[in-house]
Amino acid sequence: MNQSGPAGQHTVRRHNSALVLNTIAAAGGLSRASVAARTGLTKATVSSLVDRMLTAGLVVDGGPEHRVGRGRRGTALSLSPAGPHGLGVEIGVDTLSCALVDLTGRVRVSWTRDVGRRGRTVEEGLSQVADLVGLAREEADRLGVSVGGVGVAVPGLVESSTGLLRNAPNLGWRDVPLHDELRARTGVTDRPLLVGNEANLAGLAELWFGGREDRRDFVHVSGEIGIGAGLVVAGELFPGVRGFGGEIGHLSVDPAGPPCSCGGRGCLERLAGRAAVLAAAGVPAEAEDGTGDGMAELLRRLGDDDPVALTAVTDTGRWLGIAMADVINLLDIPTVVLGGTYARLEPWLRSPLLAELDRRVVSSGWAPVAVEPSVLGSRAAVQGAAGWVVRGILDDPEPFLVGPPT
Amino acid sequence: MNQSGPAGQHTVRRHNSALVLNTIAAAGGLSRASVAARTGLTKATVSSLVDRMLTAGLVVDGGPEHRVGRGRRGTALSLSPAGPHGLGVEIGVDTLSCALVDLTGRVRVSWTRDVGRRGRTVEEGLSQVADLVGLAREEADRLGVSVGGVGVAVPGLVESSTGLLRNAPNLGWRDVPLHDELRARTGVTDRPLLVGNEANLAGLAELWFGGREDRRDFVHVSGEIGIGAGLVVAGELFPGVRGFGGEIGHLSVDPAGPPCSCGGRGCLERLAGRAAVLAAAGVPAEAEDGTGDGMAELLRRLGDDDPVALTAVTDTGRWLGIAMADVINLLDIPTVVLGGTYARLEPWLRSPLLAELDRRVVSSGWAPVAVEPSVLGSRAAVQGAAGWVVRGILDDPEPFLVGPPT
DNA sequence: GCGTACAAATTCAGTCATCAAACTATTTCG
DNA sequence: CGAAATAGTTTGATGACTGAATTTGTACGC
Repeated sequence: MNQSGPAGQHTVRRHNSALVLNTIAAAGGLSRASVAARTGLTKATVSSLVDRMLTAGLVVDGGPEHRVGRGRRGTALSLSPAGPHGLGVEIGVDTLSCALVDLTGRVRVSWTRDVGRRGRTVEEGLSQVADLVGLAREEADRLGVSVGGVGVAVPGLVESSTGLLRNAPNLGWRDVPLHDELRARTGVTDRPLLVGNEANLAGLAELWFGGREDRRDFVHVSGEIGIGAGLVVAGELFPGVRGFGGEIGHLSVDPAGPPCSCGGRGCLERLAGRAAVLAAAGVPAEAEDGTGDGMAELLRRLGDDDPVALTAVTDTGRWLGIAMADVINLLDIPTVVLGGTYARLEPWLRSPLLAELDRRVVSSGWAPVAVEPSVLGSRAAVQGAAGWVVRGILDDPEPFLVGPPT
Repeated sequence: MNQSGPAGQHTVRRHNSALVLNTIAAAGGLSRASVAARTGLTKATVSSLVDRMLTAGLVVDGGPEHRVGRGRRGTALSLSPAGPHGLGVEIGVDTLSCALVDLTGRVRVSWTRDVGRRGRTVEEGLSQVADLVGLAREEADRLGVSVGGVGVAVPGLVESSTGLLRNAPNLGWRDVPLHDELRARTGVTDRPLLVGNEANLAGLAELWFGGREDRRDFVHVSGEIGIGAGLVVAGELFPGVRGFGGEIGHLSVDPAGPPCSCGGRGCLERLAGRAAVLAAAGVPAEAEDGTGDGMAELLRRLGDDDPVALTAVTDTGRWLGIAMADVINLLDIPTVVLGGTYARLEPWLRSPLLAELDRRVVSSGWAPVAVEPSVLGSRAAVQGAAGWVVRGILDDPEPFLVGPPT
């Protein structure tokens, strides 16, 4: 109850608007009456709130509900696919991706642009992103939908309060004021522009679009070039104090292990990162420009039961297990979702990982841990970025409901 | 914004009552006008809210404010020392402690009872606790104050949703329904009865009573017989999904290290726990009944610059550093507070700990980490338990404000 | 085929907490 | 001693929810 400002009737409205909209989002095709029953609000109140959402175009009237039994049929309400869209952008190491997502979470358009080699300058990168956002907005115009905000995913540490990118080793960027720069360059000033860590957003994508409405607590591990994680607790991301949470890449799993570029020793990334796994499996190094696909080669060898590859991946599972056991002991999160590269390796990682977890997690005796592969592919982070914007609208629709008080 | 029930005027009242009360709590001796200015509410609203708190006895009118300059003087409002008290209980390994704390956080009465040897049965323990609560309530009657609730601290894993003690290795208790048992045995049925982990509550005590109003994010490490932690983020405890958060005792700091009773290897507790430190320092083992004071002996040797003791404590600092680096990388919490036993060792632990942190924390370059000793002594957990109740009252005073609407 | 039971949705008066502004009370300064 | 400044109270208006009554629409039974 600290520093949260005074409340008034408008606060109540905001809260209830979000409540109603989320209820409709969670179960599409509800009638006003069912919404009232589920939320605990009166039918009268729900009607009043829904009316404003209809006129604002957030919700559509889907005609009479299909229901058996007698009595008048309700009108099925659902989120409007023509409502404001979320625009997600992902700044990858050698690609830029982009997606337009509607309120229901469906990806309307998405595209990826190869921007070539690593090591491009900050200036180049920023203007490329701005161009892409411009194109996406034109596309939105063509589709006749508005852009409700922009979410940007970056492979680096982003200070949540300022939108400052502190450090992105794989991009070679440091201390870039991403939020402010992109606001200026894209001209998006009247809608939210959110900047976040790629791994965190991938975790959120898994929560929102991964079809796991039941699981609201998990660690999503995304192994791309680095290793990151999204900590999802009670259906929300745990971002850490300043937004640097979930940096599991440099958890120390073997204090006496090989030195890591971060200065520590035996970091998870050094032992179980993509490069380490490929090297241990004897797969030739990938080209610097990302052309060689070592992962495909590794999967092929695993399929052939190559003993060196199998050992390498088993070891990886063990290292991951040690790190995840720490996470679970510390945060008490019972489920591990393997995303990114690890999703494809899940069949081989699963068993050594679980063995390590069973051994090390204090609560495993009465609260078994689960390991699952992610269902989203490489687009998880973009989707998460776009979904972030959409989520923002659902969680506070009031700015869009400019309609008359009554 | 999920599952949070409908809001109405009463919600607004609740919120604003808490806001006003917390404002008064944060800076005692405020006038209604200053409260209005700080909260953003109108003077009229504040007056209305404060009136009810005065009649309920949560707040007292301290007479005219002492202020220079012209204009009428306000009346100084502060939390009432005669208002409802929080009753805290700590179930220790061989002691039971108890404290009555008023709304301002002052400990009115506190006492500790030696209940002898380890290994007493659950039945004995529960009835001892019930007795103690009974005595404390009599004492409260004698003081003429009411008990607003009971908080219980236990050295074990407590499931927050049910108040079930899953496992307390040092007590030898497993699966004890503490909340339900204590409700039945103490007859406290109309007020909250909260059960929580000792280390978590010690962390909260540090937050509320440690005089660190500025620091609202830290990890409080309490090394008693086991090692636990309280993760405080944004002024709130992060309890984990089911309440088992902060179990750092079995973080793996050396996967190839000595086997631990938990089944893992190289756990922090095994390497840096009280027993391990004393053994490494060459201090004779403490008696099973806790009579020998190995820690005093260790401090003596450290004072004499005993090289074996110094090495042992330096190593401990390193192990702690490895574990804390993991915590910081994962949760992005910039401050480590050393509590319990470690507080006394802080002068010797500090430097190796910081060195390890600087090396391993990804964000240490631009966001330096801090290490501080706890200011609370061994009573931290009891105070936290009692403070938990008090905090509950401040954060939702409405149940106490039964007064008329106007 | 028609009336009745039933459910959805709307309407309208009532309640309640906040706000804004006017008003009273108290203190200082010139 | 009066003007200015600050604290606190009173009063009427606003807005959002509730609850009950009303209207609208659908299905079942006779």
